[in-house]
Amino acid sequence: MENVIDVLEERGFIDNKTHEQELRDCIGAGPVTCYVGFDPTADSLHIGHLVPIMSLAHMQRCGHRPIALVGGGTGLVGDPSGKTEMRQILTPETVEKNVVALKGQLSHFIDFRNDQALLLNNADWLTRLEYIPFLRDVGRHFSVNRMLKAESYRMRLESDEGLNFIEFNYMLLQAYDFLALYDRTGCQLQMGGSDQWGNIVAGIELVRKMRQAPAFGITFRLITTASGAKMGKTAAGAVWLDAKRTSPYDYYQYWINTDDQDTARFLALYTFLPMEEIRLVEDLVGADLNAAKAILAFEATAMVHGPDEALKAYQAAASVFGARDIPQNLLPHSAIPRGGADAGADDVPHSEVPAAELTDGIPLFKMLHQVGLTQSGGASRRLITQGGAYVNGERIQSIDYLLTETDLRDGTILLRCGKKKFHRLIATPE
RNA sequence: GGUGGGGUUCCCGAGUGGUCAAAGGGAACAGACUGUAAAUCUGUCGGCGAUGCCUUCGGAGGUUCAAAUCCUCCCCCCACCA
Repeated sequence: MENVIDVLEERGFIDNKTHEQELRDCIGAGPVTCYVGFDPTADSLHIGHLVPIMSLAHMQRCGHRPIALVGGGTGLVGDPSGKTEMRQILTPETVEKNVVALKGQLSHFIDFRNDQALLLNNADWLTRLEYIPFLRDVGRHFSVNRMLKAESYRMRLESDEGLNFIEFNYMLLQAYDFLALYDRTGCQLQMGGSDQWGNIVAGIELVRKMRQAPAFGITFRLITTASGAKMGKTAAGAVWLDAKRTSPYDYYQYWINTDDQDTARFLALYTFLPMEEIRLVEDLVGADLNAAKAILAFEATAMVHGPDEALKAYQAAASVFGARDIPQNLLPHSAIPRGGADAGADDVPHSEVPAAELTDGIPLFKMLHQVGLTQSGGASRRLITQGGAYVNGERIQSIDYLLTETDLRDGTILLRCGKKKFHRLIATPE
């Protein structure tokens, strides 16, 4: 069995690790239990969570036992690491609701059946802690001098916002999590984002001090796009894994818009396609990368929303942007359809409009706003004036343009805003 | 608790009585160029069926013909002191 450290290293996950040789030996010697924590700050995970999720999945594929730890307890406190401002403190009700939602999403990536992987909530132990015993047993192992030097607190200590005590405590709670998981499951490895280094090291040291047992940590690189932006941020906000927040179509579109320079790197990080195939993508340049981006988008969408939804998103893209030829020999392990995409279902974003409204005519600028292609009527007007509005592929530059039944093509009207945003209106009879 | 500084439109950040829907930058959007890429250049960037009207500068009141700007009270943040 391949050493999972090599896999993660090769695919570009790893930023830093503790006790390198000892860790490698430990993992090479047999199944290891490891964990990653997820904050229940929302009722859905987003693209920024994919690196830790994928790493747990790789762990499982290599025969280890991953634990996804949902922070129902730590979420009540709020991690200040790397944050420039204090986080909104969540109510227990919200946290509880979010925990349930995250569990569902994680199981798309990790197989929790038969305890091959565990999904735990640190509220189970953290909310029962008693202050004095905690201070005496755990608190005494922490040096404030050292904590103050931690990079994770530095930003806040230097900022105008400052750091309050509840947040300063966060490190102890996360360290205690590691200890609790070691005691309950024998967990020896914690992984997390590079901003988690301080918290992870604190946990390792706590386990080593209190249990005289080996414990390790791995941090992941902060993934940014070639233009330097954090992964998964768009104008509309985060790209979510929940189909209700980000539709499979939009999810697919996010990935297909990947920067050329990011394509191979993202294939390695966000798909399970074999590295020897991905390495060939690194040699592609220019428009040849587009097929690789389609595969990236297809694979990424299939993982979150299932192959059927991925196929629909792929076909919808083909219907409005034109079909793409996917070469047979490009990333052959991908299940993307090759050689002439059939038309298939058109799953472009759409909405219905009563035929009667078209009889009277609807101002284009109103409709653009109504279907969400623009943020306001004013934005619609600007768009039209600037030549960014299209009806059935025809640029419309008249503010007063009325949509009527003469615009119907096979019972639908295809609206387009700028180069990439489409919306299909479907006329419904009375 | 005291003293001082601060809270401005998505973000950073100017503005300290009218010329302010509010400089500048970033982000974002559109056009040109393209490959649903990047870079570049140009334009836009509170709402409104719109040469005007409405709402916005932590919150609530007040002064004034006129307030982001002045006054009062309140909330929150920071620094130093206790």
